[in-house]
Amino acid sequence: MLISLDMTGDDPIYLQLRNEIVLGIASRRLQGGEGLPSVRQLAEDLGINAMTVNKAYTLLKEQGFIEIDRRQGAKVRVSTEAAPHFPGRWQQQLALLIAEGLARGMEKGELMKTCEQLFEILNQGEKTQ
Amino acid sequence: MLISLDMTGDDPIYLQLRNEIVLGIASRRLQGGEGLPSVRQLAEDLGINAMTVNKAYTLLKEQGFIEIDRRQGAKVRVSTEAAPHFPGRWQQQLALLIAEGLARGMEKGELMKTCEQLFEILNQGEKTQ
DNA sequence: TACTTGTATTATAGTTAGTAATACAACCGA
DNA sequence: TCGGTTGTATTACTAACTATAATACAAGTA
Repeated sequence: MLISLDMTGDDPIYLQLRNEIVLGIASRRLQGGEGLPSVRQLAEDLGINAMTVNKAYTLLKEQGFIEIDRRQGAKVRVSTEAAPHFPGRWQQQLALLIAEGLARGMEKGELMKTCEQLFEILNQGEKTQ
Repeated sequence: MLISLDMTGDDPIYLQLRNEIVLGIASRRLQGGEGLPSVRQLAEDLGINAMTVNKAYTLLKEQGFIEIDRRQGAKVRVSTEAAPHFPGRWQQQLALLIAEGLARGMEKGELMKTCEQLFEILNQGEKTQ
């Protein structure tokens, strides 16, 4: 999977990498059970430090998106066995985004349409830029 | 409007305050055109520094949620005159949250239902915790 | 045995975030 | 004009974060 990082942006590298992988899983460009590059390999490919990659992997592991086996390396967790109970944080963040839309005078239909479109784009495995 | 801050949490105070006000506007506990407390007044009420409040207000102003007049202080912007063009950042954040749901195996109906519920709760002006 | 895996440790440099104290210009009402 | 209000610019300081680097280690594989 192609991963692009913005080294000049505000978001830290490890977070960008984490997000890219989450987007990859959601769009099925990364299949469940699929192996991820080793931290050293990916670090070299991206031109960043291995510990930065490790930080992203650790985060993804803690959040239940991947599993890490010392033998086989990191691999994508199959979604069916993923943690069913979402962290309240997720819902809270979603509520805040919706509130921002509402506070700007967004209509319900408009918002739901946007959500649905974003879902479809991801679900069909297209690029999200 | 009652504002509760978590001084021990990870989120900075100014951001919590900013978010609380956005939620207040979305749920109409803060009406369009309604005046907000002065930075000093609110700072004293919350037991924080005035510049921290100012930082939240400045952020809200930059994002188009409030207007600030030196004479009258800060007041909620009426949503009809709010910036119609959303920042791409918003959509990007929403896409990431949806991706997290998808990556955890969330169904489309489940996600849409969650969005709709959050919208309704806000739109009816109830507390969001 | 040689090489791979993730990970822990330590160090370091740079940057940013967060809060605070203070002072100032603009404005308002009495 | 006089006090008191408003937002805000400036400055300062501490703490935390970010990224990198150099090692080192335990565990597993071929």
